[in-house]
Amino acid sequence: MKITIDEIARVSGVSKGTVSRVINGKTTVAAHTREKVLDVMNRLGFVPDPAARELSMRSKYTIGISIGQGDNRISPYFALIWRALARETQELGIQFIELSDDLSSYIRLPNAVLLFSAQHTHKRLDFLKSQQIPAVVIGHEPGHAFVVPDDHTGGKLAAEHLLKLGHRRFAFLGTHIPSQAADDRRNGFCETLLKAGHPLSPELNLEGHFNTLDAYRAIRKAWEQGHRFTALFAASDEMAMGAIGALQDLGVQVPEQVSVLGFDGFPFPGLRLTTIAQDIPRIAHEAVQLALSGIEGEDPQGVYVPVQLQMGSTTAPPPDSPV
Amino acid sequence: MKITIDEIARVSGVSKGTVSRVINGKTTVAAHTREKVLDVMNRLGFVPDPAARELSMRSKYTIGISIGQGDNRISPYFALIWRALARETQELGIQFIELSDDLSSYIRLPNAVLLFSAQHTHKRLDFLKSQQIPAVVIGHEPGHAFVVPDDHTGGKLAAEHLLKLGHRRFAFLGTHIPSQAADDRRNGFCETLLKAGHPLSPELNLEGHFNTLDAYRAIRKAWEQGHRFTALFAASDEMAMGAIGALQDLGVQVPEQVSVLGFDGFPFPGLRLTTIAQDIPRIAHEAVQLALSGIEGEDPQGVYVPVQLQMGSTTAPPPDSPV
DNA sequence: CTGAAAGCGCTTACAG
DNA sequence: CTGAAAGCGCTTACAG
Repeated sequence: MKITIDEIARVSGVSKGTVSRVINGKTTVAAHTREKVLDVMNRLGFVPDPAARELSMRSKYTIGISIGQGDNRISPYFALIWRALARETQELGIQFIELSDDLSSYIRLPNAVLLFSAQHTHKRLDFLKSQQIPAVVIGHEPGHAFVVPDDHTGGKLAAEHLLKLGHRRFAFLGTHIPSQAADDRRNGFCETLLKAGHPLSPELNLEGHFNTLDAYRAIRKAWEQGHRFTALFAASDEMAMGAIGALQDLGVQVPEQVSVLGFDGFPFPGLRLTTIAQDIPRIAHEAVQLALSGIEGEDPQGVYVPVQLQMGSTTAPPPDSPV
Repeated sequence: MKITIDEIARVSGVSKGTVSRVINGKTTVAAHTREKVLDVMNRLGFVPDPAARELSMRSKYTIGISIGQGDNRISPYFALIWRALARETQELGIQFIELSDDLSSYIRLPNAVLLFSAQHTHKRLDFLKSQQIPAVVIGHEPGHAFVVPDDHTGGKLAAEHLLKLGHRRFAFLGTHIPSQAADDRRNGFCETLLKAGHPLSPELNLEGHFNTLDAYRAIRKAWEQGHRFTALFAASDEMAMGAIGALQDLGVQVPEQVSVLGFDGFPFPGLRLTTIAQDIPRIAHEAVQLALSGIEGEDPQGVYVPVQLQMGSTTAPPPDSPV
């Protein structure tokens, strides 16, 4: 019914230890042996059983993810990170568990815990420190182990892209509520604009609160009040979507009249948004590595994961541009 | 480092077979033995290793989930169902795999496959049938095995709730694009209103396309055109959120002037929406059961999972009500 | 009602 | 470079 490593070993005429070695890409396998085994695996459509791998690779470690009250667990970001973490831990044979209750209510905590950076994260971090359990924050959190997309560079890339297209009048969509992500993305953006001699004017530093609806409202309101710009950088794709909706309703063409650039690079159905893409699998990978380092007693480190410009169809030269 | 079943057995002074029996709630364990073991487990904070359970319970089956092009994989619904399915299959020791490519490109398919009901699902269903692989559709799909929330009853519950509060002028937010979910929810709603003698007027059968932004626009436009209602039923929570935003912007109080009722019952941060809640874990459970039945050669069945009214703070009697 | 033992499908020292 | 064997943590007939 199900193809196992024994079957592959039998058909290939080698031991299952050898098959395991090629599965895991160990270098100590003769090239022709490797090829033969790989060939059989392909032919039979073999997929190693993750549960068995997990059990035998069992690193003895358990990593938990703590979910706070305020965590927006139905946001795309949360969902995508979650799946990436589940995949990553599975590959390493690490047990991944969800801690949805108050941390102090657990009799036994995992060997390390991950948490999303949010308003009330510090209490949990303090508690974990008191229990000597290494913590890794997903988001910028100096003084602790953390992993975060390189937001500042993302803002810079956004500015560079728009400047290069010829834009001179910009708007930004973020939030004034304390938010490292919004702040860093805005700073990277504004600093680059400033250096280029085209600073963001304060009344176009808008608030979309990381949701589509508030973004729609902010853009619509600003435009109706007479503020004009030819390029908008939104600190999330969802805000970019809201902005595009508002511009549509205002009769403004995207990207012909106004360019819109997002941040995240999530697979939104329909529209191909130009955006600064995060590398979610990499973030998950780094988070797990940091957890492992923490378990092994190493000092907490911060990791910035690179972002990159992902071209879509929502940016173009400004309307008055000779380009 | 890690508590295992052996440790529990040792401390409790029984064999690990017995510990396993209490873990799995087998009835063939003496009451005092059970208590003793349970006590030790609690005291030591024991959690059975899922990978080990999976491996030894191994039902020999693999269930795949096929992800279509059009599937909005970052929608909350998708993400929540996904996690529920992963949990469900894990508990049953079933391997759960993701089929993100075209089904025909796999050398070896799982023993059953789940898919979301969508526009272009039929090709995949036909292919699976040709391969004799049982399929289970998440959504209404007569003629195949399917599991779907009881949308029609949900619409009815919504109408009953609003009628009971005293409302007489209603609006509905769905989509005119073919959508079983929207249609059934609307039908249940409208039929109930009609029977009560307060039919939905056609110009208040609005389109929000299951997203916040279009819902906002639809409500705002309808209201600005002079259409009035005191109660709105949105076929998804996301549309309800958009509607509430629009009403806010129009200076209309929710729920004092207009009640808003959603559908889904997802944990949105912030607002406590009155809504018709789906039972996601149950949907996942039924989907897996149907897959198992299919594998065992039983005839495809359709399952309707009950929904229920979940009270929040967005519905109230209408403004002119003496209630 | 309970224990001893085999087995789930893989990985990894250990020898050679 | 490769094989034989032990082991990961659990479940479940099989005896008793």
